[in-house]
Amino acid sequence: MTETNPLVRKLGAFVALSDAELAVLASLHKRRRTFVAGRDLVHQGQSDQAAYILASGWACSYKLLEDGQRQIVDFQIPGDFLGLRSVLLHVSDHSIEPVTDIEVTEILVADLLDAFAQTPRLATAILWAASRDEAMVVEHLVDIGRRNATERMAHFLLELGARLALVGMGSKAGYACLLSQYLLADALGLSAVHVNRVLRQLREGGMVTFRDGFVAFDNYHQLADFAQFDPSYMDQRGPLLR
Amino acid sequence: MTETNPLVRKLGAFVALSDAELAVLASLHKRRRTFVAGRDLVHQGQSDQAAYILASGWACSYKLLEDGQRQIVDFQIPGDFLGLRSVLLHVSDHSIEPVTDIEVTEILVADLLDAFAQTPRLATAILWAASRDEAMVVEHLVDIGRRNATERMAHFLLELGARLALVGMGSKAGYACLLSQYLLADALGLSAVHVNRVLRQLREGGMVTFRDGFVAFDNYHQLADFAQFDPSYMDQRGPLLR
DNA sequence: CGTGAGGTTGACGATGATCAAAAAGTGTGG
DNA sequence: CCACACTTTTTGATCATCGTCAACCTCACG
Repeated sequence: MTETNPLVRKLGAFVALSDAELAVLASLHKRRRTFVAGRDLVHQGQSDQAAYILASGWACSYKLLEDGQRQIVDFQIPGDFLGLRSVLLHVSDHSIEPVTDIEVTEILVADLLDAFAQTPRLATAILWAASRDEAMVVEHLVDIGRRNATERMAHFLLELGARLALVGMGSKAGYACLLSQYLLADALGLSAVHVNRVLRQLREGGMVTFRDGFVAFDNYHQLADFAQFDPSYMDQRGPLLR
Repeated sequence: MTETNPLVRKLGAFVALSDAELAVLASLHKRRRTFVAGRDLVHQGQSDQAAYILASGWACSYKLLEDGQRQIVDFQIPGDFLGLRSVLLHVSDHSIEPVTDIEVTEILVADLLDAFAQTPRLATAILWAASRDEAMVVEHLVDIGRRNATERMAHFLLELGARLALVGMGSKAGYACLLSQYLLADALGLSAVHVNRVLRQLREGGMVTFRDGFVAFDNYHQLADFAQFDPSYMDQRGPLLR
């Protein structure tokens, strides 16, 4: 029942789960494991692996094209699932790489599905969490499809800040961020060179400064306005539990 | 237990659901409703509406930016959910527009959640379906982020064809497709003018002809090769049911 | 026959990629 | 502490892709 369990904290903060349900949730966590930065946890095409909950550190999920380009789909921060979709679909459609050294707890799918049978509200909570993740990917899609490079970067930095703020790792002042410009480029569908130029623009525009592993919002309101940032899609009301 | 119910058909084809579970699933379908092309079913920001299963016709889900641009996130074809994420998250992060006149059956969330309690395997099946949808969005994201306009169009036409083939509405020869070039543009993050040019290229390259409401694959293998199309992400094995 | 929606094509320009090179940090071993 | 290799950031120059503007065509429909 430890509050230090990031999944329990995440779901528990937004879903009224009973003690019994929390106990089931906590019991899902098996082995604690660590992975070093840069070494994939999950490979595209791999099957039958476990899912994880990220306890500390950052990871990213991405897809590689045959010609070697890659697209980062999403970054995961503490409390997020890693590879849930992979296990549900039997085979992973993407790879997952730790951006920093990470700690995770393993979750066995069999246990998860058993837990659904015991506590259906938990199934709803997980479905809700998956929907939130999907909403994030959708917003990322809009970002890449319809915003220019500068707006895209601005929007991305704001979104990441909002997500980090939810787990106490950021504020409207800024946040620690160890992503390289190459990672940003792969996430935003840009070249690393252009990422650098765009960051300079935003810095010189007095909106946000990304430097030395820290994102500092110099003018949060102006930035949010510029990026047309509307955080309602990450709305934090819990699922429709009855 | 009519097989004409598209959701039952879709889930039933990949999940071993018992008669009792199928009955619960069928009982979810409430009113049958129709909507005319072009008039939104769901508006971005709207809350507390129902979810639907698409019975006939095509729809699309999209997001509007403040400056009037729009990004189509996905097209829905018969058997697909409409607005499931919207109800789980309380408030819709996107709009849904019928591309053609459509028929849907309404599903009340309360019923859906009750059904989870009765038949947890159903919850797993729905979670699996949601994961498949998410995998589709992810592939779309990669499409827009890392493929050029021509590859993007090629990939999109192939993916749509594969999805339609699953519900008996297409083959490797081609499929009926009533999407306008404007819709394609909004889906692929291109301008309508460029969509036209790209379609010409693909036609003159002898790979695919989109004309008069029909997509004809002139050389399926060459097209799939050109687009680096790997359909494994829409893999059709069912969820991990126990 | 007129109107409007969708499709087609050309000319031009802007956004962002690519190529190239240098500067600044980071970690390693001597 | 320094030399080094290596990664990451920074900047400039050039080029290609794709958007914008504009015009015209076709077709369906009233």
